[in-house]
Formats: sequence, C-alpha cells, structure tokens
Amino acid sequence: MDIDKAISALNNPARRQILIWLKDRSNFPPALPEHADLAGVCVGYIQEKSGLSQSTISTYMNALKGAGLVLSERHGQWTFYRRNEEVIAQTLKKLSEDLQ
Amino acid sequence: MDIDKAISALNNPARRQILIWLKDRSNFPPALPEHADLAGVCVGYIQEKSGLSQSTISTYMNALKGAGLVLSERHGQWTFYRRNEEVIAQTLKKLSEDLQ
DNA sequence: GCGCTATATCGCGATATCTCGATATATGGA
DNA sequence: TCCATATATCGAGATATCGCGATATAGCGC
Repeated sequence: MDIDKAISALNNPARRQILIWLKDRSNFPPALPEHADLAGVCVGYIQEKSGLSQSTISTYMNALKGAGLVLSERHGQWTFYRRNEEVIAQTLKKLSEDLQ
Repeated sequence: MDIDKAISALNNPARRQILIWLKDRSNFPPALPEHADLAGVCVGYIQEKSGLSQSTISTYMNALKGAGLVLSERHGQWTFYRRNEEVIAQTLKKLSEDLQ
C-alpha cells in the first residue's frame, strides 16, 4: 500500500466520486443477464455516469487500480472494476494514524 | 472546510511530514525564551528540519493555512504555525465517511 | 477473415504543482 | 536612520496532471 500513490489517486474529485458510486451497485444501470453474477461495474457504465470521455475514465480507473483502491477483472470484452475495501480502509487508517 | 483544497494540500509528502512533525513541539529546537509561552513553531525551524528552501516552506505553510490545516500567528519578526486539530480531524472524518 | 463492441493506449495542448533563487516586506535593535 | 533577521512574494524552468480525440488492441459472432 503506497500512501503517496493512493493520496495522489484521491486528489481528484471525479476519481473520488467514482469510488463513492462504486459503494452501491444500484448507482449504475443493471448488469446484463450474463454478467449478473459478476462483481464490479464495467467501464462504459462508469463513463456514462461521470460524463467524462471514455479515454479519461479508462485512465482514471487505471490510476485507481495502480493505487490499489480498486480491483479489476476482465470478462470477455468487458473490464469490471470494484472497490478494494481492504486497501481503501488501510489507506484511510494510515492517513488518520499519521496525521491525527 | 474545503475537502478538495485539503486533499490537495495533503498531496505532498513534505507537507504531510510537516503536519506530523507539528504534532510534537520536541521535533524542533527549543523555543527562544521570549517565545516560551507561544504555541506553534517558527518558519525557520520547519525549514531547517525539512531541508527545503525558505521560500518553499513559506509557500507550503501558506498552502496548509489556505486549506485550514494549520493556524498562524505573527509575533514580531516570527510567524508561528501550529496544527488546526479541528480541521484536520474534520477532514479525515469527511474523507472516511465519503469513501469508507 | 471481417465487422462490431468494449477497453486501453497514444499524443497533445492547457493548466497546475514543484522547488528554487532573487527580491520585497516587516520588525526589532543599535 | 541604518542594518540585520525573519518571512513573504515574485518569476521561472522542470515536471506532473487534466481531459480530450484519435488510434490501437482484444474479444466476440458471423
């Protein structure tokens, strides 16, 4: 867990908002039937919700992933991103312990 | 409390380290006798400890102040900076509530 | 193979941050 | 007043981030 990379990833309102949206699957359109059992949300849904461009969201999701804050899984043509609760919790804990 | 400005201020290892050092006055040389009763640490001590330039530290302390994370008080030629515990706590709390 | 869809990567101009040295300002003392 | 000290501000080059459109890649179905 690289606290520096994590804070850097969090230092952007759109990326923070994505993490917040990902807390609740119902912030996005329902999954396709064939994806019903998969965790996470595909890039397209996140892009649509955010209003940012596809390339921007892809880059942002990769930044969040690089910081460990999300996990990704490829299924066919889709990449599903979901929160990495452990790393998110660790990051917030470390920040609090350091600064508080 | 502007969470965006706060995270931005925290998105720098040197500024985070300064906040950590400021938790304990003994991280710095003892205050001059005439300042013994004042809260906070002068810019020069912080500069010395950090190894960064005087102008950089002055700018950094101003950024931390702009984010509300520190308070400053001028006494004669010296500016004393100290942590703003309330805002630091609020910031960490808001971050946790939003993201956790 | 071809075409379609989903995602990733590239290249870019705009803007922000980093950190510095030089300079300005403020204060206190001789 | 003049000088020394402490801090703030200015200006700049280097680097990073932002967000885009264009293009590349990967997987699926025919």
